[in-house]
Amino acid sequence: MKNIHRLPTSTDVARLAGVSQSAVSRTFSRRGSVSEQTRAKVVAAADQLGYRPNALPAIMQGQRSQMIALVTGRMQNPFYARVLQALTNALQQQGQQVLVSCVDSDHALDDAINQSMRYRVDAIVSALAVITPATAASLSRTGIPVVAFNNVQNAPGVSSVNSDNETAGRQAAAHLMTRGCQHFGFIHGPQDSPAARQRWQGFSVYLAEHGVNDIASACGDFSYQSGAAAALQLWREGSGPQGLFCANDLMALGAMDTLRQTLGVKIPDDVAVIGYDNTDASAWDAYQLSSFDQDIETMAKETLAILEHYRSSKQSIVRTVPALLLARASSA
Amino acid sequence: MKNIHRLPTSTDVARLAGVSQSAVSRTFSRRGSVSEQTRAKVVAAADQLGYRPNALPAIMQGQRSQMIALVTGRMQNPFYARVLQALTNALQQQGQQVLVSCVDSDHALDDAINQSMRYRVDAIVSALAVITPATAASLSRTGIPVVAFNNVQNAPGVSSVNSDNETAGRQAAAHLMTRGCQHFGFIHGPQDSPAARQRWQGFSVYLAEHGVNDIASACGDFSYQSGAAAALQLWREGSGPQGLFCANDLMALGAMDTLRQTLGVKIPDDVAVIGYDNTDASAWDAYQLSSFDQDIETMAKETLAILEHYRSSKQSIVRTVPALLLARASSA
DNA sequence: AATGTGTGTGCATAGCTATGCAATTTATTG
DNA sequence: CAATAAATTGCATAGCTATGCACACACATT
Repeated sequence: MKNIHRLPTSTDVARLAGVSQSAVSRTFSRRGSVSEQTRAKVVAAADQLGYRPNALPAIMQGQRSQMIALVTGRMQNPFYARVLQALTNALQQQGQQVLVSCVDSDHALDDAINQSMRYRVDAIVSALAVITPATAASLSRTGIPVVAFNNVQNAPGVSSVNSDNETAGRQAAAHLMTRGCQHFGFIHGPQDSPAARQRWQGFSVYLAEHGVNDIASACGDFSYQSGAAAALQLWREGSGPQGLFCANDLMALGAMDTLRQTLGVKIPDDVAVIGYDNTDASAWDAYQLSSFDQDIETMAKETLAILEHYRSSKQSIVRTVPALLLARASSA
Repeated sequence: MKNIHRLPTSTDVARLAGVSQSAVSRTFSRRGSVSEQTRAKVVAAADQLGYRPNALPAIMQGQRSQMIALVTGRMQNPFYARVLQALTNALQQQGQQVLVSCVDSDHALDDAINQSMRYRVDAIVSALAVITPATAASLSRTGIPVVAFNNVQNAPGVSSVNSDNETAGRQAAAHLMTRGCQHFGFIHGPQDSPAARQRWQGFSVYLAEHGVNDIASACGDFSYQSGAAAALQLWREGSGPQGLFCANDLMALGAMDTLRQTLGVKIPDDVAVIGYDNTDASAWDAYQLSSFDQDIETMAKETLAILEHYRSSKQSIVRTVPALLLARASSA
């Protein structure tokens, strides 16, 4: 009774209702049987006291906590925001809670994971680039499922869900070729993004297969500004490519703005542009950016399925979801 | 020993290290004293077993859980994304965890709060419009602090942090008047957003004080599409206003696109536009939208300060943070 | 020597709920 | 009505860590 402001407990409710604590427990957990009469008394007492069931003791007894740790990047990137939205929705529909960490560096990631583990989360979903091999190893020993969202992971015991980046890259190339482009450009994502590399892989290999070996490219970091800078660099010397594929939408939008406003390049007349992610802004009138839509809702559902499956099989799974090219005016 | 896959406990570590469980606890909680020697043995044993401290028992004993429930809206709105980012950052710096719920309806909000309470969160932060009076009452009885972020709440026991919407509205009006505008327009936010109403309040009152009583207005719901639709409506009859203030950026961007692309209206020559939130996209070359920057980082810090203060005083607090007008090309 | 001061250590327990088990009541059936 | 089945109820306990308490030991101070 140290804590004067403690919440009412099931025992408090039981006392007030004149029943046993077990009855209260069974009333709220809906397991076992309670007579209508008892249930009514319990509910009345609980209402009166403002009783809130306490999930913690059950977790301590080894039940699932129904909490998932979600580690993600900076929310400036609308892609992460959508991922968070989709996963949170899907999880909450199942009555699961989401413990979120927004993280910059690898170090912070390890830290975030360790913190989350203290609360005995059921699983960890990472929408970030890297899980240290050391972290992966230490995690897999705990038997906690880990899913890398939108990032290929070959760490043992780590599952992953990805859009089919490579195929999309090939499609982008094909689409641009069909439009008659002869010279091509690509704006890379950050070094440590396997997803961006796969997009490049598909794009460049397809072009090579069709006789194009010289692709102008510049590096970005997935931000609008970096896309703008990359465009400047690509067009600095000569007329620039006629077909430009960007590793994500935000960079594509930056590039488009710079091309039109600063360099006076016409889109799609002078250059066709394709992005990746189908950000909301891509559909805006000012851009009409062709883009690959990652079906994030499906990917979220796949993630849950993997978690469910892992519980019984203890086997990690890699799943790929196709991305759909939405051709808009920027490549018409 | 039912649960074969249970995580190692402090007792396991103690046994392996040949010390008492208390020693393990003291090693990791850094309270009480442990000799260098003992600590070393404990750490070694913990490493070997992959021990992770368990936060739950301490919470059950009445310690703070260090978890905050954050209830927020759909992440399509970049404003919510930024709020989540800022709050998560600020909290994590203090070693606090964030339990997130994304929510649509009021009903879902009550539900999300109840779910979070089961985990004994220390506080609830809502970035959403409405907390039912009933919910507020029931919460205030628990003694759990509730902070409404970016929403005025007069529910008893509910604190709030807001940007100074009304002053900003007045500034917007003044800014547009200075530019020589004679006719004014406003795009409203959704009905249930007190913040949007305050912006309108400041805007319209200032104009009235200066002899302008006829303001063209249309209603939106904070989305890009609704902004576009509102612009169409405003310009349907006649030439439209010369100064347009929008309750948020997303609607302003939609309006700008429709004005330029569909209606052939020049910005800022024919109409000056101002938004609210200073979304990333507002700074993009294609828009250069003048906007009020809500200092979300400061608001996040204020939120934490309120929580801290509430713990001792049990008094709810209302705090207002000024918003800064960033004048860009859209109103130059 | 005696007293005080500090540091390290272990024991035992509180905190709250779910659940197996046994006891009791109620319903069903022949 | 008897007998069996089913439903309801309460008791007691596990689950894991932090912490008050007591004890042991090492010094330092008088």
